[in-house]
Amino acid sequence: MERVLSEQELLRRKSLVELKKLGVNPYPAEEYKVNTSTTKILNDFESKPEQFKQIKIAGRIMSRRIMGKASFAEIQDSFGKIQIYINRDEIAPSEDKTLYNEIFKKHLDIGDFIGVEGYVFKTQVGEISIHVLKLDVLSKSLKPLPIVKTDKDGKAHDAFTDAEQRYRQRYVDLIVNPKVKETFIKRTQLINSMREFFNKEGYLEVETPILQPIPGGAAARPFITHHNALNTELYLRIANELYLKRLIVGGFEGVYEFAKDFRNEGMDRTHNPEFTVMEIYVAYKDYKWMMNFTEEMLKEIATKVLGTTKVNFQGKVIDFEPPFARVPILDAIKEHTGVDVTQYDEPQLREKCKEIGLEVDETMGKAKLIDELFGEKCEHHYVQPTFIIDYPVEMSPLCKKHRDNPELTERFELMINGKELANAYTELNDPIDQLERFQDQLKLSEKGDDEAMFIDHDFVRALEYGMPPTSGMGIGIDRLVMLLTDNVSIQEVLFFPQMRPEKKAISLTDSEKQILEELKKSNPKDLGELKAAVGLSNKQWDKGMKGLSSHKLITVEVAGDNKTVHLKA
RNA sequence: GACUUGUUAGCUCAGCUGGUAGAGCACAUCCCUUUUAAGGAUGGGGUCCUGGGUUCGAACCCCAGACAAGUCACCA
Repeated sequence: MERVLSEQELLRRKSLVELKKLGVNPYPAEEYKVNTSTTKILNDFESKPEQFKQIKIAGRIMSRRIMGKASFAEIQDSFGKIQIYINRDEIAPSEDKTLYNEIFKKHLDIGDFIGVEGYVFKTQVGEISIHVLKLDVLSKSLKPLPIVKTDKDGKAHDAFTDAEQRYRQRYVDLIVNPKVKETFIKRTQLINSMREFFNKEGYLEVETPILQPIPGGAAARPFITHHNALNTELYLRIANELYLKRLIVGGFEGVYEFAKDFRNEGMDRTHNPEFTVMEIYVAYKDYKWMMNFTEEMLKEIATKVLGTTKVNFQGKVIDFEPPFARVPILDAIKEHTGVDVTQYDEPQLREKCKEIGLEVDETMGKAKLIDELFGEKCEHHYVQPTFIIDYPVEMSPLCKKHRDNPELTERFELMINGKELANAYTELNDPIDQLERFQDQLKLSEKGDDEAMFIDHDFVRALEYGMPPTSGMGIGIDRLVMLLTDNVSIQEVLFFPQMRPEKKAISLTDSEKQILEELKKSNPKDLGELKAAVGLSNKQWDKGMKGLSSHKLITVEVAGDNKTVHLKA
């Protein structure tokens, strides 16, 4: 179906044609060799003006101020914006002023890519600008960009803010909202500095399968897909933990992976169906070592990305300076609810939870009750980075039992701003214990717990060959980026967050279909006859006819009093 | 999945009690050679999210739906 173009889009298409008529290729193929950038000019012009006598730069036109024979415009490259000054008689020195009067003034628009050559100077108002001597069209833009104007105080006017449009058309968001671009640059810097931190230690970055026959390593509903040649179901991974541990069995002493994981669950401000997790496993270490390692890592990342360990987040200051507090989960519960979990058996604990006002039911075991107590009553207290440690064994089927207490495990979760950021274990490497824990999970799942894990027999087999004592840690990259960039929505740190598909092409309404049916029987047809034949109400007829002509399916020919409707092929 | 709010020009938004659809920016034409959220004058631009209903008459009221945001539920 033909697209309806707006007035501005039609004008730009006309300009495109005009440019071609004037011998200008609006989409040239040749390389355009720039020799500087907007930031280089803005940073270095004052101190080394001699370096900017002959510059060549390319970018997108972001604003234009035309004043007779002279004009100002701003062009934007990947670093920022700079003003350019264009004088008619300098870019078109001969009698022929077409380049200025026609090409620049009439047929170039905001959004077009141009290349300019010239020299840098300072205007009377004191703005570093480029005095243009030569101008080339590099790419014509056919859709008008939203115009965001920034005043002297740096305040944006008419900013492009509609979340739906910003996420669906992230390319536009990136062009007009510099803060958005900054967020994504920081995201990459964060990942790079984390990677450097691991590589410096000699750990090996690896890749493990995304398509897995058994979705293991976490409790979550997976996406299911089908492999035709193998005629088997495969799952998009919900975690990569069990594969990384297989590599530790295989003899690597430190492996890590930045992994896209997939979970077929609800979406909200902190959950996207695909998200990024970094998992690392290091042999001969325990969770205490991992806490120190994690602290150091976060300190270094914050320092490299932001230049400080003190992070502003939603008006709070979060300090990544080690050491972080270490609080056993049962102590945390005691502190914030007064409930000493160790004093109660399961039914008593359930009663206690009810007293505090938690919603609990009979299917919830002790582990789940503890989880609930912590999640509802304690979690939000931990704004500054805090390791919550020593979780009950039922909650952690892949984690080694605590060296001092078999009811607990050697596990920590790193809480920041009241949310979990990282999760780590002294890994369970006893194959017999591991199989039993899997079997316990199976029992839970038979009881109807849909969070319970599958048994991965190959993983148990790997453990039977022997896995060295190992500590592993997983950290949510998207959430870390959110913290460091002061964003509360995961969509703000993903280039292309998941959205429902956009509306399909408009389908015809019933009245439009009726009119079309009649018209197909005899085409063309007199308008009055057609109306009588269809037998629609005035309103429906009017709507139907308007709809059809706007879809360009019919035309109405008027000859005096005779109106004839034509069906287009 | 439930609830709340929203959807009007390319963008940001007004639109009263149901009575001819508005502003700023952008766009077009004209004036202007160092301007800057440039300015002045004039002008064009609309599937008021979609479909139904009520009404003499719907952007507005009612019903159903789409999409989004937020809250909750579910879920690390």
